[in-house]
Amino acid sequence: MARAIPTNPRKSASQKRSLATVEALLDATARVLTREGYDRASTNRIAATAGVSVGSLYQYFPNKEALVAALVERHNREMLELLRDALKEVASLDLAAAMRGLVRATVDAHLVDSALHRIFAEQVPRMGQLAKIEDLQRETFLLVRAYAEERRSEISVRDLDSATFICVTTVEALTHEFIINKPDALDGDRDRFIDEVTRLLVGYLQPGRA
Amino acid sequence: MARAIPTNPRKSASQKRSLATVEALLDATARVLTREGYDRASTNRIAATAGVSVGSLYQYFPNKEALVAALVERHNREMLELLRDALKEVASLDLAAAMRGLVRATVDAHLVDSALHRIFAEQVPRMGQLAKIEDLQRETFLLVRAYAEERRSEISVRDLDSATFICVTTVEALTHEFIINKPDALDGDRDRFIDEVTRLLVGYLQPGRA
DNA sequence: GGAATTTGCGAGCTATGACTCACATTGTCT
DNA sequence: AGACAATGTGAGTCATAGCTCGCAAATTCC
Repeated sequence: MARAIPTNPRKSASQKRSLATVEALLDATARVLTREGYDRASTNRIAATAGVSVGSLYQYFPNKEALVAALVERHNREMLELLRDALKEVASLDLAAAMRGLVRATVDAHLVDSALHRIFAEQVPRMGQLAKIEDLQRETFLLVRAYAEERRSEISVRDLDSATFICVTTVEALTHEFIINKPDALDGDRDRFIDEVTRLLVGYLQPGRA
Repeated sequence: MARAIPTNPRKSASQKRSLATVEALLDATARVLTREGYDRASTNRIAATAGVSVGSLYQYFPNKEALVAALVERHNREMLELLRDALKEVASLDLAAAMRGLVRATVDAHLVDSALHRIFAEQVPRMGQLAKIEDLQRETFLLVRAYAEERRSEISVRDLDSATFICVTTVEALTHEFIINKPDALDGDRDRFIDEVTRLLVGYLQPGRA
């Protein structure tokens, strides 16, 4: 199917109309992905949905991969923004309350466009440019790692890197499952979920303060 | 690319040669998947690698999806076997030691064929028959849920379903990241990883016993 | 107003890969 | 040995989807 070995961007040129075209393409990509799934999401279908021709699509994105990658980037940016805000709001609280706030923010982030998020997780191959799907985790790690440094005195785990890795991976995975595959046990009970995860974290970071 | 709307199996007929053919096809599928990735893994390539003709492939598997699904099933079976064994061996230990044993078993399970496991996680779309990739989680939940029931008195979390969900999801995600994306923090330090995860679990299930 | 440039169009070219089918080989049973 | 079934073969068919290219419309500039 693919003939050329893809390369870098193409026209980043963007005046008035073209910006709208790019937006329309990204929005259409999101819609087609969630409605049809990754492999049914052909560039022709996406262009049609955007009300744009295939030719225009390839004027702004060198190939399908780059198009989807751009959407991934936009989505990750939105999610990270929520986390950054939460980190600020939580700065003055005690550790348990802070953790609670961060877990809540993670849940909110996963609700931004959970259908799209699910497609990224379940169907989009993490290869080439699309490997950046996992950048979300890496960037989250960095943000939280810096935060943990500031809170060093309240955390009784020896190695901050390990502790951050464990917390970030855990909260991400639990939240993902909670939002995407709503477990019967906690169905819809968002606050109970947040409580439980917070207990898990605090019990790990501050053992003995049960 | 696909023309027909796939259906059920085909020939399950299996005498002497044919069993070997099926085995060869599954092995070849695993090798091609790990070496080339999911979308480079064409049925022609797989058949060639197996030393078999495409025609034979389609005698035993109605389509590519079914072939990969069969491989997924085999892999999940192997991993679950390790967990089942560990659950038996751990029956008489105290909860903390038991948790440690289960975490270790999870790590071992992820080492069975981690390259293949990575492909399943990162590249194989969870659709149709391939949705069974996630059966591993579901079956693990059931096994652990039953085990938790027996240990009810040692667990101070109110809702066993939630607790099981949290523990299983957490251990799976952490182990997966540890094996697949070896974090710098814990690089290669398997025992330290197991210690840390065990602390996380015990702190949650038995708060106050730090 | 006209020329140059940017943006948009979409039929069609091409590669690829899933799958078929008419035939060949091997194995089994009496 | 002969016959019938089981198993294996691989060139070829067909549908699809990524991508191009020659042209048209809209914008901008002088």
